[in-house]
Amino acid sequence: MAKNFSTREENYSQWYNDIVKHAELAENSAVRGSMVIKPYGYAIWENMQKVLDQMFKDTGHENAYFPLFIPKSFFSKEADHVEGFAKECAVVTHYRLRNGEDGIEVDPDAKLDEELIVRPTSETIIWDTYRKWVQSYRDLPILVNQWANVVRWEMRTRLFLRTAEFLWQEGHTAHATEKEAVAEAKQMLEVYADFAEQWMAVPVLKGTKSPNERFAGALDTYCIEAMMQDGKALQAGTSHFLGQNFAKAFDVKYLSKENKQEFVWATSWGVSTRLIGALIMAHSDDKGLVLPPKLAPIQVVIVPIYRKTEQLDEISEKVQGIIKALRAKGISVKFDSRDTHKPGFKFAEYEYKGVPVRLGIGPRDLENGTVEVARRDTLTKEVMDMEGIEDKIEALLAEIQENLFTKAAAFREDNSRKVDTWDEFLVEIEKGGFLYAHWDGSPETEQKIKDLTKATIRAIPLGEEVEEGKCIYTGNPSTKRVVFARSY
RNA sequence: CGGGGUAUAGCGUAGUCCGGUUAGCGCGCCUGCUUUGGGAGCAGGAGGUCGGGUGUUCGAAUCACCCUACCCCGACCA
Repeated sequence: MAKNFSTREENYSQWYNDIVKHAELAENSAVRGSMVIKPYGYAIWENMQKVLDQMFKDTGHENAYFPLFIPKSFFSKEADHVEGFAKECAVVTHYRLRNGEDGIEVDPDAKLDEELIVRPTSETIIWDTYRKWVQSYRDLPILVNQWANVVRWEMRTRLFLRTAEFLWQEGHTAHATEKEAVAEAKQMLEVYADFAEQWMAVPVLKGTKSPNERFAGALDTYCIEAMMQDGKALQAGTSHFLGQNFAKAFDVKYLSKENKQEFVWATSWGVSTRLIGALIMAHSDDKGLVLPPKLAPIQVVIVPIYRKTEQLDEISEKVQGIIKALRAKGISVKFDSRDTHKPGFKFAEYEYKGVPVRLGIGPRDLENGTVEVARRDTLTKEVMDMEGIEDKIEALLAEIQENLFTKAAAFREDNSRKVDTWDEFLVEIEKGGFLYAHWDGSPETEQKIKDLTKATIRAIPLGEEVEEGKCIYTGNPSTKRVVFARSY
């Protein structure tokens, strides 16, 4: 057991907090509910950004930037949207301070004519802009993404999972037809699912949201849901088909080939720094963070073991070849030659920071031409020949990536089950995990189930076969199982 | 925003109920020597407006009131 670490068994949320703290991912700031993302944590986000940004560009999107501030009046234009976000908006009312009797104070003479909302999401400002961009069918589609920070004044916050301010990307697209917009929303869901599974090594369930869980202003919300190690669901990404709601609210019309005025069809989609929370809770163990090699800021760390400085010099020289060979393969390597810490300390440190592979090189290895290779996911060690080590490391990183996904998938499998009666549901929901059950499709039933069990419909799975059944709660007829779980 | 809890050195804490020496300990930090294949040992040393404010008292980390932050549980949400 590492120092000052809680175990998942003892206290799951404390374990999560300990990992965030010890791995130096983030910490609480002086501002309530807002976190400082530390360099190591931010490096993970940068890796995520790099990959996602390329995926967006490969699917034809461009980046742009829209204002942080949104005029209050914009929000009231789409009824569902304003209702969904009104309760958690930060509002800018003044633009100047002055020196008062008790120090600095807001200058009452500097009141804004129209108050500004700090964006909780950017649909309104973007659709107000798109009106000017769209005249003809020739201007469509518009495929834009922005990387930004947003603010949602949350009551209860948790590092990465829910903070008042967070970083994300939001894609906003405009299309000539409904079909095209729906296809876009589905396409981006696939992009997110690929990213989660191929890069984060987190298996996700693809589905749509029930009306209760749908994005404010959307006709349909597609989602990917991941299962955390405590059996709770985490929404990892959403993609919305917005219909013509925003086009109508902001009067965005185009002239069709048939010379008719038509409203534009819209989508929006986003993932946030919450993904880092998902990463932590999907793979980490009681010794600390475990990172998938494809997103780890440091993929391989080399720890020298020596007594005299001459030995360190010798090791340093020997190691240069390995570093070069690994970097040539695009593998990120850190050689930790700090003389201020002992090897054992370093071993523990890189363990709780989740570095996938650690190489130990000491006098014994110099003599034998070997290197000790330790993998983070299984905590196993093996002595290998130094010759051609880069190929073995490359294969090992791929194997670790694969193993993390396989383990997470097996966990999800073990914690997913079909439930057919209400009594059974009440028992099973306490055990956590995903429950596949019939639902009569009514929001009232879902709400009732939520009130009674704290479980919500996480997703109506895509491509699930039609199956006759009875609603778990009301007994009304149903044709499809949906996924219930408690969630973050 | 409701209910409960916590706040003492960078971190973790004792002391608080029952007010009274110089606020104690562990980790970490600094210096030196010995060490270095899983969180080193010994010796010496630095570091505190006891979360903030107001009050009670001869005297407050300790009692009262107010404020702030954080944690847990609810409601709300990516």
